[in-house]
Amino acid sequence: MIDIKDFDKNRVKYIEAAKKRGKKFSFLFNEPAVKKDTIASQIVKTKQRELELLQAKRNAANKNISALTFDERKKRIVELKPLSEQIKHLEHEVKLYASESQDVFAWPNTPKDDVPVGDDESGNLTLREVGKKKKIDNPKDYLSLAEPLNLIDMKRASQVSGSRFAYILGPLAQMEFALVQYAQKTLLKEGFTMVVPPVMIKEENMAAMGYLNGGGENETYHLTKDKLYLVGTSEQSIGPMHRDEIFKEEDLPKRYLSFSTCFRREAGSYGKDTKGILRVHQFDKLEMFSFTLPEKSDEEHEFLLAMEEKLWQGLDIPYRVIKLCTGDLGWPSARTYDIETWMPGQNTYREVCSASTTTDYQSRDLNIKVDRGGKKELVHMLNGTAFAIGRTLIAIIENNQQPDGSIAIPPVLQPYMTGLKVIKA
RNA sequence: GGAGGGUUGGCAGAGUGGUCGAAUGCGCCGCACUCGAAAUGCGGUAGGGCAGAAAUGCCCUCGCAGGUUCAAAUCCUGCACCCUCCGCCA
Repeated sequence: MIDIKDFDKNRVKYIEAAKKRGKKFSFLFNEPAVKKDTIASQIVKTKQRELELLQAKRNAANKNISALTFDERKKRIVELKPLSEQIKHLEHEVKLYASESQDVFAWPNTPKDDVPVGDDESGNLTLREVGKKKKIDNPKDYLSLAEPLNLIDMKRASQVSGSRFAYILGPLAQMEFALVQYAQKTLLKEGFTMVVPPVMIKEENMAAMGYLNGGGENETYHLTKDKLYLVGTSEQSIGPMHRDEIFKEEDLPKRYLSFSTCFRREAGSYGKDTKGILRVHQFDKLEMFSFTLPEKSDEEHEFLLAMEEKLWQGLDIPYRVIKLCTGDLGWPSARTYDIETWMPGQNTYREVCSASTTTDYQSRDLNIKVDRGGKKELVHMLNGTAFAIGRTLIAIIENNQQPDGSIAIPPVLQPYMTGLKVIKA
């Protein structure tokens, strides 16, 4: 969440920042809501002060009560009764008004100043295009290539699980674990710790990560019987891992490379990308996650992006780097870079990676701090995709397709493919 | 699924109605001793809010929420979480 104290002082700043996120968030800053909150917070302040004075009075009168004689004590108790009732009354009032003003604090993170302003993805900025597109005559899309080779089976998956599920088979399934090996080889020397996290997390943690706001709840699988959420990305499991902890300064940056299955309802995307494995309810993903000093988070953000680019360059697949505009940012994100790879079979770029800084938005809720010579400060938290396996496989298939319909395996993956260099019928 | 135990400061752990925001130990910080370190001794050391330039002062917080009381870590009610044993289980 945002800093409520700071919000209270700089309402205008926050409202302007929220407005930058575009029309779809206008419910945040509509006048009545803001006005109601402002008034409530002022009342709370006044009453709180009043309450504290009364409490001080009561505490003082109670301080030496046990030293009094029986009669004195009796007298004192009678005197204190009305004061005590007054206090109780005020406490209730403060709570009432406080709950009113809290309503507004499901507020998104404030975008960084360098993030371009825009209503939706049309405002996104292409920073650079990297890599050379291979010349492919009559390129096919990945599904037309994969199904004849029996690498992806959508039909049986839909019989078993319904739409938006897939069986990934044979060499393509092997390639998933080749990617895991390749990512480890590239990233572990950069100080990442490999982790396989829980994929079911408690409600409080899903909330703290900021994914239940702004329609996020609708996108998650919620196991209400057990009060657990299935993660949509392992970021949601890695952040809370250090909940209520205080890092030593020298322990930062703390970097994790996490492998997990991810679950998404895709509730808002009916009819979109319905074929194949591009958009499915379940996929595996390798995710990078960093805890950093506040002043180092921008640097770390560039680092995560650099790691993503390194991985794609190693696969020799052309991509472009996108800086998302304010309207396209996720709820907890202050800045996001996407990587989109070239998909020759679809004659377009598709998103395969995303790297975000959430600054102190998540760490505030999770209470994750760093000890700076006695002073404790909230850490910054960042996340970035290493490989979203499904989409990575798509990119590899389409970019490495051969005229005969076979698929060349990228050299960096070959060591992990039981001797295979090409996938063919 | 059945039975039981627990939740107190960075950690361990005392505390069953008032002088308890909380003994003691460990850890950490400072000082002394030392060439230096260890050991030892002395002192300090929870978080948040409000006021203040600061010193400091006041308020809140002993899992959470309600209740009893002049007064709650302590009594009552509900909830959450953690753990142990039995059963089942990759």
